[in-house]
Amino acid sequence: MDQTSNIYEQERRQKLNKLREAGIDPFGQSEPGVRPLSELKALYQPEMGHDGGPTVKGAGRIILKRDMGKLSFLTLRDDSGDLQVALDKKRLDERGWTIRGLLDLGDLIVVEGPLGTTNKGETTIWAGRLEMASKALLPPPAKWEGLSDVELRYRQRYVDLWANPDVMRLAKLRIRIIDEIRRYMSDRGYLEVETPMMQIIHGGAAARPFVTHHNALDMNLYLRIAPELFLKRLLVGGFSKVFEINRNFRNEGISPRHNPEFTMLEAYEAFGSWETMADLVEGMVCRLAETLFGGLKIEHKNADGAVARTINLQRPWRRVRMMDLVEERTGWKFNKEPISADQLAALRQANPGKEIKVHGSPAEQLVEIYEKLIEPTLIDPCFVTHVPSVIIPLARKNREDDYFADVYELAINGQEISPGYSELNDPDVQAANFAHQVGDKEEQQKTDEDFLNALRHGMPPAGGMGLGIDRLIMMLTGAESIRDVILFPLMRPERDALCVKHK
RNA sequence: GAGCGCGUAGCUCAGUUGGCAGAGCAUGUGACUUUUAAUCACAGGGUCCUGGGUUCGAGUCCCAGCGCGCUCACCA
Repeated sequence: MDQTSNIYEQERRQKLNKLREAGIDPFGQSEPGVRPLSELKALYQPEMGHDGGPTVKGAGRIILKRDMGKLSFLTLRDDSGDLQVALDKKRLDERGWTIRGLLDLGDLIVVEGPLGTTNKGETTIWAGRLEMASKALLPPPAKWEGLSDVELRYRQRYVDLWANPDVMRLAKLRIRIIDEIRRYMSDRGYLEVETPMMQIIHGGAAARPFVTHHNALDMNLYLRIAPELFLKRLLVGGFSKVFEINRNFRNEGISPRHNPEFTMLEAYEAFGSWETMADLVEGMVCRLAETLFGGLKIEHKNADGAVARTINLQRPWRRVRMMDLVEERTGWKFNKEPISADQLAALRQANPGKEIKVHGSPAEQLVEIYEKLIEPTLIDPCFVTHVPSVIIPLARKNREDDYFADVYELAINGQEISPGYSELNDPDVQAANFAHQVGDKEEQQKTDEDFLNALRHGMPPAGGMGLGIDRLIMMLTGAESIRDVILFPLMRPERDALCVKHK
């Protein structure tokens, strides 16, 4: 494809050549002493007057340009914010004035000069020096409408990030959330560990894996679907509190709530239980809300700015048995028997458009009805407990009724955000569970003999939990799509995009 | 994987009954030393997603494909 086929790039390339003819490198040099624009803006005090502030050096992308003959105002943007720069022929050196004539929206520049203000009171750098940092050869999006095509925004996040300040804000918020989670876990004595993402046997969840291949060993490897079995090996090894925050990969459909690679926190605590982990996650999410979002009421706004949804994180969070919740919402009293035809017909009539599949066991029916009909309606946090144990081969059974597992499934914002378990540590029961799993062949966990071997050396009873970081961020920020909280969500390549290389 | 919707200038979008391809921003030229989406004048800019078909004539109608979004399915 001819990259210079459009006139916008041709014009910019002409300016590039003119810069070079004038002895100016359009792609700049390092500039010691550049400070964030928002920091510079905050330096200004009224007593500095028109141009009496300190001489400062700032750098950024030209977002707006207002030329008036011998005076130009630029709006410069970096990842801290925007700041106005004035290019005044009387103040700028000759080299700078040459550059001024060849500037385009989107260029990256460095300016140095006294901080001051304008007649209209806008804090401004009165540039005495102007340098090119990088010439933009492609034009930026429209200054007012910005980049709004979602496909372009995801494909060209490098433009989206500076064209739409909210995208940068959200990206940084994600970083702070994960940072705060690490601090919270660390404060509680958890150690962050790293376990294999390329695994010989994919385990720890029921999901289809991605397959890759190691050439030298001539063997297939799986991208992990969960770190669970390795974290438990660390419990066997003697670690008492461990966690990992990193990517899992699941070869499944893509939706506003699913990206093939997603970030998960998993944590294990020796001698803990599902209740230990419920307390842990409850405390964690509340701390995030209080430190980063100003309180326990999370409001999601729609496009007009009206409050579309309020999530109340006030403690204690509800804890309810799955069967009780199903009965409360549907009237079906679960007694380990299949749902009656009448009740099923009533449910289907009340929920048109949902495919309620009940060909499985009563336990699977209960889970199906919970996941299809109830989970999407759980906005405030709710720990759903007493999940049928046949569904959960890695969890310990409930002592009073071994039909159920000692687990929670935490739903917030209509999504499952975190499961937590009292982990199974009996190697023989674990081996039997691996053998009797539900799910199709691809989803089934192969028996990980080495994991069973680890259990035979003795794993302490433990609480374990997983937390979907992307969904948590969606809940906290009100993002409607998981792609809005992931910088580079998976996209199919555009036609020809893959054929360009190595021709 | 299925259904529905979308794809037009660099960006954001109009495009009527099938009859010369449009606007705003951006770009070029000119004017302008206090602008804030600066303003004013003039000009240039198109693979209408791709490929077929119907038609004297297709951005528009039909078929197939590609990409994106939403819903459903998949997803302990």
